[in-house]
Amino acid sequence: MKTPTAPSGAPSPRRRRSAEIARKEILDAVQKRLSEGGPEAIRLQEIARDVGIAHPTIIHHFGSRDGLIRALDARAVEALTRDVVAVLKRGETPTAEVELIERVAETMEEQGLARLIAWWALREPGADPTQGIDPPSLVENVSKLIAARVADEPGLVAREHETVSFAVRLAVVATFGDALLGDLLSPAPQPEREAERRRFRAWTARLLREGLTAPEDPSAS
Amino acid sequence: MKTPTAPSGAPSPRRRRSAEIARKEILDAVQKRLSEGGPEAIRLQEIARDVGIAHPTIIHHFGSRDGLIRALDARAVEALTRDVVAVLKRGETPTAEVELIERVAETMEEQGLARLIAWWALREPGADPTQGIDPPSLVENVSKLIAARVADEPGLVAREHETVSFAVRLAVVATFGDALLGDLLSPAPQPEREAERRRFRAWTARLLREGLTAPEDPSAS
DNA sequence: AAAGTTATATACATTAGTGTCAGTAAGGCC
DNA sequence: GGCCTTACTGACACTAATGTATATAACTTT
Repeated sequence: MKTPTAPSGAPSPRRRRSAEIARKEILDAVQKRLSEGGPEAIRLQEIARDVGIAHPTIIHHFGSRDGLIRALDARAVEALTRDVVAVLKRGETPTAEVELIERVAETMEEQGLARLIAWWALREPGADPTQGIDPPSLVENVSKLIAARVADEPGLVAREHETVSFAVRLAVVATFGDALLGDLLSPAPQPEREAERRRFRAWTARLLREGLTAPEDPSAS
Repeated sequence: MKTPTAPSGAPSPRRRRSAEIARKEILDAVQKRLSEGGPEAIRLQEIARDVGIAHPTIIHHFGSRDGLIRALDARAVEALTRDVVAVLKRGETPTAEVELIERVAETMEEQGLARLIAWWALREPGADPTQGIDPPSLVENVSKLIAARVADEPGLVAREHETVSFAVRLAVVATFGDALLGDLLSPAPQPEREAERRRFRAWTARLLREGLTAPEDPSAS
């Protein structure tokens, strides 16, 4: 068999990263593409071009496209968990809810996590949690953490257990939804969007706090 | 040139639908696949198999895969708009918010619209609104309708204009988010999910109403 | 400095999915 | 009944994306 490699032009200079850094750069590029384009924008060749490598290199590092996606999942799970847990541990101020919503929202938006989570939700339920990662459980766990934290809050009334659960659910769901749809719903012009979004979050947090402190009134006339 | 068609087995019997019905059946199949699997589950050949036709037939009716997706967008926009507008027109009961949230939520879930909207949000912003459809505008328009409706409500205080806007935003965003993530966040076992979800919506609606009727208190100590 | 390791490259194989083409048959209309 | 329109089909062309094989060059180790 003949030797297949027959370099024609200049043998483009190589940059050699450590495996760890290479993986990081690749995952960053994937996440960026996922944030900007849709899930269908994850093409090995395009990712490779973004990073400045050839696409087989990605396969070398992650085994397959699927492996790449699983690695992305794992990293996102770690990031979000670490973030929220950090807030929960040191959160002792009376405005903890505000801060928590703010922090989670930031993480979701800046890192494009909301889109990733939405992507999880869209993928069929039968997706294989191959390495015990199981992304959806992250959302579940985080919400449990928040619930536990909120339940311990001294000033709260919230006699019904379910009320706390609902509040957490609303917080998570609203934060998530706003990260995805906020820009569509906002009547404000572009430059003010960010400030408006912050006000919206504060308003939501206050509403939640009132809902938790005020006594229940099931038959609102 | 030789004649290309050389039928081998039995020339499978054809069922001939009207163009309208064919389009409907195809779109139904697409929507079902989109509800069950993710966005990547839209394969012409699979859709065709679901309907029981050959995949070129889909292209015949919609021009291209892209045309198919645009048609799906258009139909969903119509459905949701019609639904919400209907509620808004006859909504005169004091529990209109509850009903509205309930109705929109139902539409989103049953029809798999939440997933479709999520898909819109994930697609890159530069998606061509080729036939003047522009899906995101639906969300915007509906929220404006709701805002107008809510603003006219007699019992409301809501001095600040932005408060109404925020309430609508929260309603839409929460409904949307819950349709996607609700199952993950719910601590209840499977059979009670639906009832719990209804309670959650009612709770949310009541919270919103309180937020709109109660006077603002920007410096909550 | 030589040898080993592995990150990376080029070229190719494979598959899958969209769209085209030319022909077939089902129903409406005269 | 014959004609015309068009919904529908099978076979194929084309493209794009993943994955494989093999070679090379950049670090590490001894």
